[in-house]
Amino acid sequence: MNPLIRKLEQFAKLSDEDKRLVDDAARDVRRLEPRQDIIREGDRPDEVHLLLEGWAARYKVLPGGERAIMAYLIPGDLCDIHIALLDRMDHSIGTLSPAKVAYIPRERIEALMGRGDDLARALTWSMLVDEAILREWLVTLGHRPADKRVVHLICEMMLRSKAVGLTDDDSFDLPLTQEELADTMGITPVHMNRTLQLLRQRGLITTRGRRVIVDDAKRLMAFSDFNPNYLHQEGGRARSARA
Amino acid sequence: MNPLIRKLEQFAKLSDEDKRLVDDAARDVRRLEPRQDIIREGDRPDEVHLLLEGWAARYKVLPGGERAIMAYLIPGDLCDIHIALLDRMDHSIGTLSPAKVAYIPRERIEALMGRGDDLARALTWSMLVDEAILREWLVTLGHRPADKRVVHLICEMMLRSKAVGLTDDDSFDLPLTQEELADTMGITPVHMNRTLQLLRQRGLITTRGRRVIVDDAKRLMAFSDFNPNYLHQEGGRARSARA
DNA sequence: CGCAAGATTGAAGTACGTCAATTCCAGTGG
DNA sequence: CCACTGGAATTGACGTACTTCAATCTTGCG
Repeated sequence: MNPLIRKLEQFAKLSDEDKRLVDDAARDVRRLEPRQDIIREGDRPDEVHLLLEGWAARYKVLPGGERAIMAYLIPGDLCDIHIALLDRMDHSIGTLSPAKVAYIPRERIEALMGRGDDLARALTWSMLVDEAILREWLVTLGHRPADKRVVHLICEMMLRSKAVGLTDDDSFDLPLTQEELADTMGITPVHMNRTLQLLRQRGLITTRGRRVIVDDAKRLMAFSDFNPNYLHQEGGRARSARA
Repeated sequence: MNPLIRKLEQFAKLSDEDKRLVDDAARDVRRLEPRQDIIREGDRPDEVHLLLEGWAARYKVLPGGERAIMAYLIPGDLCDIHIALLDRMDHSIGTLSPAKVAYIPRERIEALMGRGDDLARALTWSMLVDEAILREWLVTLGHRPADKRVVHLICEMMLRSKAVGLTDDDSFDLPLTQEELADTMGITPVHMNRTLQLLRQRGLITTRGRRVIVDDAKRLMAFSDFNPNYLHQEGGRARSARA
């Protein structure tokens, strides 16, 4: 099933018509290699990108050459609805793993958003959640030490993955290198490495290849002060009103 | 003039009708003291708040008791359009200086946003800019040293203040204590103090009370790698299409 | 004038950075 | 089946930006 639909249904019940509209919009699907840009800073494309499979990242490259990763995108995430309104991209988005991306014509998205119905509200809701995630990352970078940063991220990606059906009972994919994690957390790869080692020693995280095994989610959340409220997975006013 | 209208006109030309709608929505104006909460984490209010005068900040209080400031709000900024859709606030907003705030009924904002016209697009544009600012702050916290963090913030607040007519030729108000700055930049007040002293010594910044004097903006921008593109002050597609 | 908030200072500690090597490992070709 | 390769992970020694704590000084303001 289209992971965007699955994600939006957390927020509001969608009609069959709504689902058909989303599916129709996402017909033009392309496969991308790992480390390929989906869209670049300065671009002004005529389509919006929806990630269907694989992971991607928002990033900026700083004058010194280092890369700052500002968000992870997983299946169901719209990469750049922004561009339907803004002049040009102020950052780039690139794949981290092999990926499948739907190219949706800009007018198509504008039409969906302009309908003023549950579907439009659900799309706006997903934009607001993205913003809330940014705020939480800001808290993390400003106020949490390296070990809690990593664990906090693991908690978040676990819940987000679960919401689109990408978790196993006790594990999920985290297809990131230590360097990518470091670029996200604002620390060096070397320190990232030592941090991970410590976390493994303390028995907080276990990995099998690029998969993270989570046998005590509560412990991880407690350790990193993780409060899931910012993900707004309970749904918003639309859902509550209906309930 | 209503600073929100002034801000939105950067993005799109508004009709007299549009302006009247905004002015009408912002009739219920209240005065607030400094350090007073406008809205608190967990709240689910029935109005949206528009800052008309003074400064405010988005913040979260962490379990350890420290405060993380995630955004500054100045006249023309909508505090929480989010709440029109989301279930409850995942953070708080409080004034930093004496302030004037318009309380706008939620339905009013929903009606404005649901019209699908230039005004609605302008409001969405302002939300997207807020998000872009968050991304840039994330870059700052993750990848810039303390001195550049402060200067980068000064550059941003200077441009944002200018956009709503709050700058003098060479100065603007920055009504923040060193502690508030520290809570924003993710450093301790002590280190904030030492950082400011160094910047003053190097002649990069000059202050008169809570006012920052800027006589060489170019130098500040160069020093902090400030690239104004993320503020999207050139306007978006609407404006470009019109030109 | 006097108070409280804010700004400033000093000394000592720590989390994280830097540089440069070395080891591990999945994938490839022979 | 193994040797080869390049990216990723890991290690060690050493440097530094920022923290911590606790005191003192300034300043706006009633």
